[in-house]
Amino acid sequence: MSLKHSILALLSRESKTGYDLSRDAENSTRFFWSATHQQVYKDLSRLEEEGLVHHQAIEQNEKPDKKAYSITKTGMKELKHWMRQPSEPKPSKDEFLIKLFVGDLVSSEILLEDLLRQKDLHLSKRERYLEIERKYFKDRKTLSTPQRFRHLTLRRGILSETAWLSWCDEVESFLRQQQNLA
Amino acid sequence: MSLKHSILALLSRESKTGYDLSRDAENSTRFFWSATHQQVYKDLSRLEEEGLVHHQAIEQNEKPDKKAYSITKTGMKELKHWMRQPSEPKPSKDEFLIKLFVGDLVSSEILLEDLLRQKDLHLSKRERYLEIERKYFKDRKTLSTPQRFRHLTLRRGILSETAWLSWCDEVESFLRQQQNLA
DNA sequence: CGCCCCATGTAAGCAGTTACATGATTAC
DNA sequence: GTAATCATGTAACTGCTTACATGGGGCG
Repeated sequence: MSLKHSILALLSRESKTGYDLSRDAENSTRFFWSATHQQVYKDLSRLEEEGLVHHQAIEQNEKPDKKAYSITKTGMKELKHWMRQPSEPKPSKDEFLIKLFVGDLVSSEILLEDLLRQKDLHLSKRERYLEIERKYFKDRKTLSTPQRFRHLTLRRGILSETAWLSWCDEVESFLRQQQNLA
Repeated sequence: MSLKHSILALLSRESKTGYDLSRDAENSTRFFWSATHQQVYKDLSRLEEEGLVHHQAIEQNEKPDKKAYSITKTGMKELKHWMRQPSEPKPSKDEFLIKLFVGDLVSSEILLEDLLRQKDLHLSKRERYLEIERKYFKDRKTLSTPQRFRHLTLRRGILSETAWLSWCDEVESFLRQQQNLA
């Protein structure tokens, strides 16, 4: 359900092609929604059937033709209606936590290796987010309201990665301790 | 994929019925894996077909009969094999972040209401986790290795909720500011 | 010569949710 | 009496992933 509303949300700002939307999902908005291009195209078709978006074919030379999708009035109404509904937090699933839950079944070396890989990922994600913050949201006073909203979603990414990193540190020191005992 | 491995992980400690596993998913392990009872029963059947678990029928009077599932040797081998594979972090999806991304489309009152509901949820979750920590993991020195691993998964829950709460505070102060402007 | 970017999709399948179904016992 | 706990499942459906498919242009 929420992928459809993500698309509506992104189209509420400007027209985009399915390709654009897929790239958004891979880059800027990846920390709160993600999607493959296949899913995006599927949902765009369905949204169009439902009259929530419509597209305009754009012919290009030297590049493939494309379809610029925009949100309709009905789509805008639906988006706002959805925004007024209370949000349900989805329980997160994390396979590394399952592994750690029964961590005594394998050697700490293996878990440590896996952990350090993840720590690295979280570190670089946070770095990327902090760079975006420095670049686009440096001076909070001068930001427009829409910009401040977008900044808050970025803040969520930063705080989330920071929390992951503190946790990784706790796990790392425990696993290293285990290694020394063995 | 990971639900099947969650079941194997839980069964690696002790035999459980589908009902038990469903309740685990609702209570103790909810913050890293969740499942409905229907999904659990479905996966148990499949795991049994694949020879990774097997069950023993237990007749009860005054209560419905039940099936006690245990992990097999093959299941144990598969679990350990899975644990040695690098973990892929799943991108999280959060509908409230989508709403906030285009937050200027509705009034701040509505968003604030939604936010405060979520803050409450995170607060009570964290309180519940902290209580468990105080009750079962107070004195770290005396904990067994399996207990320390379980404690680390709980720590993840605590740090995650704490991060959510800091973020909620940031959003709250912004939304209240917006309200005063209007 | 192969790989990445642009741009769109179909088809098959897996994972998970929601609705429906049964039925006895215990607690308020 | 009505709700909760114990205990198991089937059926229909949605959401999402993975594999497959096409095809020109630019870069090294």
